[in-house]
Formats: sequence, structure tokens, C-alpha cells
Amino acid sequence: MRQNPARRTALLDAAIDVLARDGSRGLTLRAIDAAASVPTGTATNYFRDRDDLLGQVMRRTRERLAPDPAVVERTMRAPRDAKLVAELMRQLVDRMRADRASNLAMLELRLEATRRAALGDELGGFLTAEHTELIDFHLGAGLPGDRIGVALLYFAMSGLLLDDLTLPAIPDQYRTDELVATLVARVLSAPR
Amino acid sequence: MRQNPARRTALLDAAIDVLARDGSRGLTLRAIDAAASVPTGTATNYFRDRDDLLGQVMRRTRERLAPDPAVVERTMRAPRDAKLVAELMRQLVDRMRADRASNLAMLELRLEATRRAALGDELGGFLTAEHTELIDFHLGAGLPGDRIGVALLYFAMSGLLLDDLTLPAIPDQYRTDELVATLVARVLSAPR
DNA sequence: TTCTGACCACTGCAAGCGCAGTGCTTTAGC
DNA sequence: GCTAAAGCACTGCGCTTGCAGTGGTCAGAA
Repeated sequence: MRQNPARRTALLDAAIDVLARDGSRGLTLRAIDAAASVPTGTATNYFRDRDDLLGQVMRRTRERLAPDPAVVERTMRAPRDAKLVAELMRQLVDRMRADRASNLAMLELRLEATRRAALGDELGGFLTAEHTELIDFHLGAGLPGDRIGVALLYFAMSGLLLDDLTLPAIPDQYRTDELVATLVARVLSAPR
Repeated sequence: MRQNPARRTALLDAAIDVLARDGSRGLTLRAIDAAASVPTGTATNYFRDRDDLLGQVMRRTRERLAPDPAVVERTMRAPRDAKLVAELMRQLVDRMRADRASNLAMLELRLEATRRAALGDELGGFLTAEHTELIDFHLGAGLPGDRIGVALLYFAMSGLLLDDLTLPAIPDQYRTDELVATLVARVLSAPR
């Protein structure tokens, strides 16, 4: 097993591209080699088997999709109101649109996770942790809304991003800004 | 090209099972034959090529996931309030959970549609039509909420169903009924 | 008898994997 | 600064797997 971290990352990024372009069906060690412009057989030296590969790809996509802490810090200087939440959501959408490949790869991995127990456990662990963190961050930062409201926000954003990625014809009918602003305003409103 | 409709449907249902079990990666004509318990080579006689197959599979999943008109009719006898919308949403979730295979197949098809233009157009047409119908039905039936509210409801349910399908650990943290009821109450509330 | 679909066997093709072998580069030890 | 050793990049090959497609036979219905 080779250790060169730069090369490993390059291979993983290539794998994400392949996954986005050709799907799980097209993801082979040779295809990764080609996408990364390295000699045939290189990927074989870096990944034990498909499970190992998918696990590493998953971790890499998490890295790539994570928000820049500096940007978060800067954004969070604003007052804790719905406008700020909407801004955070808009940044989320922008981030996802800017790295469409990682997002598509994540979807492929989600599906793959339904049939590979090991991957499912790992992905499940990561995403539930992320989900919990999101809620804790939101409530801890004093942003408006209750626990269930934040969860609903999360689900709605998931759905929006799913369509944005795979069937843009639907979200394209709306103005994203308006959609997000309305969603935040309503879903985080106090229960009556 | 063979015409026997019963056999064709059986093959398509088998294809949906294969798609759910093994993903796009595992979907081959031979795999369909095996899953449908018909002799090797049969599926070849029913599908011109992969595009043709995927298109037919897509149409079949739409059929399988469509609500029973009788149930809808019965449900719609109730007064037009948020409770009724919540009930409709709950029925949606139940319907999706009852046919997990079709749903997973649809997700696979969504991803496949991002790389096959023909499938993308077809799927896009179907789903945008469905989305428009949903909104028209909702508003036409005098259910509470405005256009954007219904769209948000749609996105949130998509997200919820996506997680329910691929990462149940997250939605399992909540009571579905409560989630749906709260979502409906808030997202369809009149703008202030 | 004729037509349609079911069934089956065979061929040919393509792709991927894993491995082994070679040569280069870097590091460590002295 | 030299030498030895280890790690890594690169290459090619053999093997296996698995699929698509074709053509031909058989059975049943019109």
C-alpha cells in the first residue's frame, strides 16, 4: 500500500470526477488511473479493494464539501435573525453548486451504502454526527427556531439540493433566494 | 421485439428489484433474466438497448408509485385543513416505504439521468409535470397554503424521503407524524 | 400450416484485476 | 559525501469474468 498523500488525494479527486461523470457503474481502478492521468495500475497500489476505495472517497467528499471556517466566522458576526439563517442556507447552496461533482458522488455513495453494510455504517455515522452538529450549532449560536424546525430546514434543503443536482428543471421554476427566505421564515417560526 | 405485456411487466419489476438490490452497476440483461426467473436471453428480446430499458423502467416505477385514486377520493372527503394535508403526506410516506425498491430505483434513474440526455429529458418531463399537477391539485382543491408553500412542502418531503431511504438513522431520530404535522403547519402558514 | 413467442446454446468480445518485474528516487547510516 | 536499502512509479501480461447478440428449435394458438 503506497503512502504518497498528494498522489492519494489526486486519485481520490479523480475518483469523485469519475463517479460524477459515469456513476458507480463506471468507477473502476483503471478509470481512476485514466482520470488522474497516472499510469495504469497506480490506483491498484493505493486501494485495497472497492470497499476501501469507497470509504476513502466518502471521507474526501466530506472534506471538499465542508464550509470554510473563516467564512463561517465572518458570516456569524451578524445579528441572530432569520436573515442570517437564510444567508447561511444560501451559502450552502452556493457551496454545493460549486462542487457538483462531490455532491453527485455523495449521492452515489448514499445508494451504494444501502447495499454495503460497512460503508453504510461509516456514512451513517458521519452524516448523523453532522446533522446533530448542525442542530447544536444552530441552537447554540442563538439562531431563531426550535429543534424540530432546524431538522425540517435540513430536510427541505436536502430535497432542494437533490432536485437542483438531478432535475434542475423543477427548482429552476423558482427563485432560489425567495425559496430559501420563505422556507426559513416559515419553518423556523414559533409554533402557535 | 416481443410484445407479451405480462412478461414485459414481470421483467420490468425484476429490473426494479435488481436496481434496488445491486444498483445501476448490477443492472444487466442477464441479471434481469435471473431475477425474473426466465431463461437467459429473454430480456434481450424485450429491450432494444440500455436506454430503452431505463426508459421503460422509469415509466414502470411511476406506475407503481402512483397513489390509488380510490384512496385519494376517500381521503379528500374531509374538510380542507392542515390536518388533511398532513394526512396526505403521511400516506405519501407510507406509499414510499411500502415500495422501497421502486424508490431506490427512481434514485438510481435520477442519477443515470444526469448523464443520459434522453433519459434526463423524459424523467424531467414526467417529474415537472407531476410537480405542477401536485401544486394545481393542492390549490385547486382549496387546501391551505400558497404556491411557494406547496413547493417547499414538496422539497421537504423529498429530502425526508431521501434520508428515509438511504440513511434512516437520521429521520429515525424523529417521529414521522410529528415531523410531517409540524412541517405542514408551518410551511403552509400564511405569510406575515 | 403459419405465426408468435419461449427457450436455449454458442460465439465473440471487452474489460478489469492482480501480480510480478524493473528502474528510479529518496532516505538513512556511517 | 558515499553507499546501501527501502519505497515508490511505472509497465506489461495472463487470467478470469461476464456480457451481448445471434440463430435455431420447439410449442401453442389462429
